[in-house]
Amino acid sequence: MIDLAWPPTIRGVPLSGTGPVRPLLTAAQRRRLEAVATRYKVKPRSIIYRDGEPAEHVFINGGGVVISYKDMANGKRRVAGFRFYADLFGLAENGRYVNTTRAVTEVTVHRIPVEALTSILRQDAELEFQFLCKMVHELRQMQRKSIMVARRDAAGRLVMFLDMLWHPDDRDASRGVIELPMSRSDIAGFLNLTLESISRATRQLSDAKLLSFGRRRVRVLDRARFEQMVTGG
Amino acid sequence: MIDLAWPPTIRGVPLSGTGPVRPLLTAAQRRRLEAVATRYKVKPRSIIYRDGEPAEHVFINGGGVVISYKDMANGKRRVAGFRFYADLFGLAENGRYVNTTRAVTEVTVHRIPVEALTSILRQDAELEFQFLCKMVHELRQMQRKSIMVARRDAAGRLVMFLDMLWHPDDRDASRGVIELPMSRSDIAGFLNLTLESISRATRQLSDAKLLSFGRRRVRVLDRARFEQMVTGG
DNA sequence: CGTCATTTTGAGGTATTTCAACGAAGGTGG
DNA sequence: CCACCTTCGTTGAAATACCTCAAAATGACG
Repeated sequence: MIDLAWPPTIRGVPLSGTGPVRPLLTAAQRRRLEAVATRYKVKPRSIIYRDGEPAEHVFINGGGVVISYKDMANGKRRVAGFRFYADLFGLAENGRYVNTTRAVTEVTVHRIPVEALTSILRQDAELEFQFLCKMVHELRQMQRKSIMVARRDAAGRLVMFLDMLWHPDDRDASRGVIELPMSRSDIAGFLNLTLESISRATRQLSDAKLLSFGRRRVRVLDRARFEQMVTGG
Repeated sequence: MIDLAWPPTIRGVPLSGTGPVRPLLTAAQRRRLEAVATRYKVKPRSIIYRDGEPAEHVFINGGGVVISYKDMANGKRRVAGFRFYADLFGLAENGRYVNTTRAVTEVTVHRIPVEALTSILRQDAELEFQFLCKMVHELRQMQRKSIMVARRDAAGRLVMFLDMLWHPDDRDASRGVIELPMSRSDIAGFLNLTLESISRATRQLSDAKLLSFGRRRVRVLDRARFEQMVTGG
């Protein structure tokens, strides 16, 4: 089922961040989208599309984690971001994808031809409004990333990243456990740090008894100091 | 006159970056916006709104340069960005402005109550589409900033910044002259560098005979190497 | 022409990056 | 089920680049 929900903390109309809550699509809108969408599963590690390819489709993440990145000329990999459930991806510039996207976990994607989508959007102001909300959400995410990468200390960046992954829903239920589906290299690429710096930062945070790192998950040991470190920078 | 034009390089529908060009608002849309908008001039250095204030209006830059920033607890100033002609600003989170905006030059602004705007948007899918385009444009700008700030060398960041300010229209007409309405401190804040680093970077680029810096303008001396330095990072 | 803000320049400190090597984990095939 | 191999992650030491602190010089403005 196609969904375009977004985190409750930023629910509301796109411009002000307040107003009527419109979390989901109506049945009619969903029908219309699903009529033109192809739904399929993607195995972990497989590429969904590559940068430079003609952007003929837009994708909606129907479950799982997707990484969006681009390999630079100097061999480094710049990670643009991660796409989670209900996230939109596949926006292009000059008709071509700017990034490569790869499934981190198993992913369910809805693939929609851009032609069909834009035609639907022009007919349905309400649905268009959902996309506007999505864009504003994306914009805020990017601003957050800007702030994150602006920090000088590796540990600070890592902590902000973990906080970003700490979905509000899980915050209480999981009692301080954050899932980390992506590799350290992926995190490093996203935070604009080296793999080594990430490793040293994790050690530093472990030694400080702030977090305890597992292979693919993190446990927050000292929530107060954690929160403080997230903001304090 | 209220306008929502955006640079020709990214004209087109928001999702793909191709398709019919819709650069301006129709007369009817402009009328409707102007009916609820207040137009006024702002003197250089004056604050348009402060962070934390209730976000009751959205602004459209009708001419001039606006800086959007936030003073942090540690005394540093984080510059979110600069708003130029036809740019939208005043987006909020939780009903409050996240940044402070100040006029760098004399600025003409259109102030629109969010309530009125959202109500208009819901009735006019075409106008809403313009806003969607704007948001996608903003998103790309943010991505560009991410790439800029991700570079390790101060000179590289500065060069990318200058390239960003080098509006395509002027590119040939001005024969390599880039206007710099903002101060070095503002640039430093935007690029996440210190004022001193900016100064040293300008010197380095001058010595390399790549650029020649004036008080409030820059001349590109070696366009080939300049372009190379913009991309090559 | 004097005052204030902005910008430049210098020297030293500190963080990440680099380069190199080791250790651990996961997947594949026999 | 184990061995092998590839990928991923850890650790160490030196280099690089920006930051910090301090002071002088330049430019704007009344």
